[in-house]
Amino acid sequence: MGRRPGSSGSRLAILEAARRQFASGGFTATTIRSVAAAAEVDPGLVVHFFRTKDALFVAALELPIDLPGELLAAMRGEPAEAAERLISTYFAIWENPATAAPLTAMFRSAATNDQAANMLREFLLARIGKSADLPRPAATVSLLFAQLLGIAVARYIVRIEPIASMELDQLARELTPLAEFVLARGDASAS
Amino acid sequence: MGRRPGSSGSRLAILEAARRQFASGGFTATTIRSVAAAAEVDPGLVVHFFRTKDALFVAALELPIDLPGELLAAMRGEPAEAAERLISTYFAIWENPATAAPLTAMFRSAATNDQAANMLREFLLARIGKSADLPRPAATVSLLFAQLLGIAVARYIVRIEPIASMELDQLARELTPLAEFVLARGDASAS
DNA sequence: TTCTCATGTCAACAGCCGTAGAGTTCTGGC
DNA sequence: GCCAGAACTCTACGGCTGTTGACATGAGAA
Repeated sequence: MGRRPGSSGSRLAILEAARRQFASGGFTATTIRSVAAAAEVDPGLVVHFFRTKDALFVAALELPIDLPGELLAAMRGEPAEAAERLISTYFAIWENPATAAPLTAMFRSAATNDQAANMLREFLLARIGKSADLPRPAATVSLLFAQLLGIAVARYIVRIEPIASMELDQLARELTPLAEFVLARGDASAS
Repeated sequence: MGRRPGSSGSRLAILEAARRQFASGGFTATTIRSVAAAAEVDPGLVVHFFRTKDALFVAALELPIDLPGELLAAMRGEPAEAAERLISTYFAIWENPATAAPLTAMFRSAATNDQAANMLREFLLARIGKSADLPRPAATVSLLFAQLLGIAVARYIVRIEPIASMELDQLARELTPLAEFVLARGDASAS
């Protein structure tokens, strides 16, 4: 029993294991015990560091990136450019496991856990809600976000074919004109 | 103990309670005991009727409608008409609680439970996979499905604003041209 | 009427779960 | 060197889970 010699990095190991498991199984399917096992650590230590499972969840969701911020930034400018920038930014985030994991974690949990759904809602609301500095009409933004969300869910979460196995290039080629269409339409109706 | 007089309809009550709970909480959050309680029935009776929780889940997901079939049918014909038909068909299904419940059940569970995700995948594959009689190119179909999925998730599952509270008319008005665009684009690249 | 079977109840099982708390060992500051 | 506290392990609690099996009762066919 007792402490092991050297700096262990157990806290970090726990966090990473938790992130992975919340991402792949959602909130309820992830167990303090299973996280501890994956981190090769005693379950009590998880409690020691994070007090409760909810707190562990919140800690695991500390996103390494600001997704809505990046997307909003990418949305600026002339429709054709903005569309291409938006799509490539979006997929860059989802194709990188490090940035994608917390996103799938958040989404999977939001789909089943009310607390997580509220977090996601408030999170997005805080970003999109202050409509003063939105680069596009609110309807355009939310429509685009929903489109992108659908693609991500289909490709990365539920893995529906053929979207799941489609080459990234091809998918981007299909989506960019679509995004451009929505952007241009929003601009037209706003003016 | 023992049987109550009269025809009880317990089996149906259990099924309805299960459908409701799988829809609102997903697979893991739904309990045989909680279903039994909602149906005002002994937990053992649930097992008696459905053997296992998995079987109950499958039974609860017997969809009252053929969603992919209806969508594919709506997709036929000239782009402008097809788009409008597609959007209105889709929302008619989602706005009706009776038809929406199994869908959210399936989706919520597919987001967290691998078995459910496989079911959903095979289900869609069986419908879309036989590409012989697809009304549109496969890429178009799957792209449209993903778009629609994203809208439904945003509006009915995670309830992201402003899509969640938007008037149905307005949302349809935003989406129809978009769907038309995708349809027309698919036709153009196919010819 | 009698017999069978579907319907229904109850108690118990083994196994998880989140969390608490006491106890042990090591580290870092003095 | 000492000592407070951080890191860590272990055991245990109450409560929940899916599933089992023995049992009771009423409906419907023979």
